[in-house]
Amino acid sequence: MDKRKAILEAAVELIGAKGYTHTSMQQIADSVGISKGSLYSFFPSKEDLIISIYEHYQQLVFERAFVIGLDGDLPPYERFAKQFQVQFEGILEYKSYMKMHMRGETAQSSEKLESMGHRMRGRLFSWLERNLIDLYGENISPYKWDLMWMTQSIYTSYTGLMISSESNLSPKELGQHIVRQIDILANDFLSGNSRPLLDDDMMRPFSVGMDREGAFMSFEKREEAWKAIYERVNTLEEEKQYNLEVTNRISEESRKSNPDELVMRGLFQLLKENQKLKTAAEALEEQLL
Amino acid sequence: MDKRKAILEAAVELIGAKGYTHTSMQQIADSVGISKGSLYSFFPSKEDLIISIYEHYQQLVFERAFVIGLDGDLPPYERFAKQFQVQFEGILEYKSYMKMHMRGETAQSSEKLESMGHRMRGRLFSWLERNLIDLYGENISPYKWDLMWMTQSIYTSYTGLMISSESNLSPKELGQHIVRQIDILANDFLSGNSRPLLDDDMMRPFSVGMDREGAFMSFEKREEAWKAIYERVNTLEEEKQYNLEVTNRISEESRKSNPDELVMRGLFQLLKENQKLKTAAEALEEQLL
DNA sequence: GAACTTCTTGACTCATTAGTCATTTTACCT
DNA sequence: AGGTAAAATGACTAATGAGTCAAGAAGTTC
Repeated sequence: MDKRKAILEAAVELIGAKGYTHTSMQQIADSVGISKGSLYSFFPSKEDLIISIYEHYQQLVFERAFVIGLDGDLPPYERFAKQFQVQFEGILEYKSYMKMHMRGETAQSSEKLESMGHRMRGRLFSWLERNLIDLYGENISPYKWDLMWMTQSIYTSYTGLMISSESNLSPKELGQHIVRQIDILANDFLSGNSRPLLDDDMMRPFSVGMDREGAFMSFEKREEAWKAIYERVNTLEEEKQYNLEVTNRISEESRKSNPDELVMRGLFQLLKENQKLKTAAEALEEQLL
Repeated sequence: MDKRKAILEAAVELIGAKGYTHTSMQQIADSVGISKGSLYSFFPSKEDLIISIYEHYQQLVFERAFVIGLDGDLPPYERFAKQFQVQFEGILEYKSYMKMHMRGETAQSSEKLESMGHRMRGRLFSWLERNLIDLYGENISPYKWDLMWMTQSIYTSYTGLMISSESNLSPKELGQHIVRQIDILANDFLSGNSRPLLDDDMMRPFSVGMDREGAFMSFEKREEAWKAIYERVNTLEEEKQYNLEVTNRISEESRKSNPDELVMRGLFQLLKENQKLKTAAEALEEQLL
């Protein structure tokens, strides 16, 4: 019984529905079925609770897309669409969290949350940038901010649509739709018909480079580990396909809201049979388990 | 000495900067330089205050674009762009209000505010729809929701960019940019390359007014009457400012859920004093009462 | 300038809620 | 069963802030 997780889930549910200020610690405690004092033994303050919520859910939603991004087998266009798809699947799975996130109302300007938000936006943009360059090469550069900005706004608003209504928008179709629209806009820019409006200087607040480390260290280590294993797998001569499948299966399992630990261990065992993958596999296993 | 207006402005400033829940009535009173008791003689509650803010600023920002929309002299494409431009100009002028609006955090689910928000969204969409049909004719219909949705999201996110940064985005360029992007996407739909994702059924929550019997028709007549009065007022040589203020006050009152009929009649009487406004004022009065 | 009206004030009430801590309950060990 | 450590409880404190109202200030009229 992971009470901490139960609290996070109850809190997300309530805050997503009623907002941060209109959800009291008492209500959260009641909803989990524990006392307020007990709640405070897990989280020293309400602000800490909301920060923990973000820390808990952020990668759950975003890590998925990143992993797909590392899969070198898919052609760029399909990979990009697949990443959106996986993102939308995550959003559907964690609807309440996304609702809470999109409300955006939190404790009055917490340093920590603000820098976290900044980092997330930066991550989103650098992910988009990487995909744009994969798709169109370096000459998309002068138009990248306009494209990224429009993409981000379309993506965000479809996210809102998904979580608010009972619309049966399919993540797959939606992913393809968005990439298709980006493609049209990008080609128009590349053909020289449209002038860009945004530039590096204007978008400085959104380009987050190597600023402070901190809360996301572990997330980044995990990214590194994923990158390493995919790189190793791709250099294999024999059994490449097989090991890629195993790795993808691990990725899939790890994306579930409740990954089966035994399944994971077993899959890692399969990877570790191959001497060339052993180290990388162990490193990733340590990060995930 | 319009104290009411001063309160609205101070409140918008504070709420835009710190959010609704983190702005106390005391702070608002202090900022205007009056006492809390005095504040409560203008607005019976905090919720009433925020509702009045919306009532006051809504048309100040949006009315402009509607008036341009009724101008038949400009070709559709330019007219559409011009409408965006005017909208963005309004946004720049009322930055604090837009900040407040985009925060979106208000009293916990006020009936009144919710229906107001719904009406505004509906208005935005029907305005977009009219422009799309003017531009592309009826055969844009199957794709209208996708186009409107993307347009709205791009529009909103550029609005956010405008009010948050010191970016010197020019309203004119921005208007042209947005219409240009819509055009590209629309042409792609029309050429049959992309499939639409959204349909009437899905978007029912956003289509307002059209289904309720003649509501839309009378709405248009009313728009005509508004357009006429504003045009007349703007051609005045003397007392233009005064009559503009009266007209704005009528507009404000008419948007309340329970407009005070006597106040309205009195205001119209003021307008009718001016011979040049008499006919237009009477026409509008008939529409509203 | 007195009598009267209207406007303005800020100290007060009352409800809410974050956070604390002495006390009780449960879990575990021998 | 008895003893001890750990966990859970909820009554309590303190702060905040919406909304009230009696008393005082300012304005108006004759």
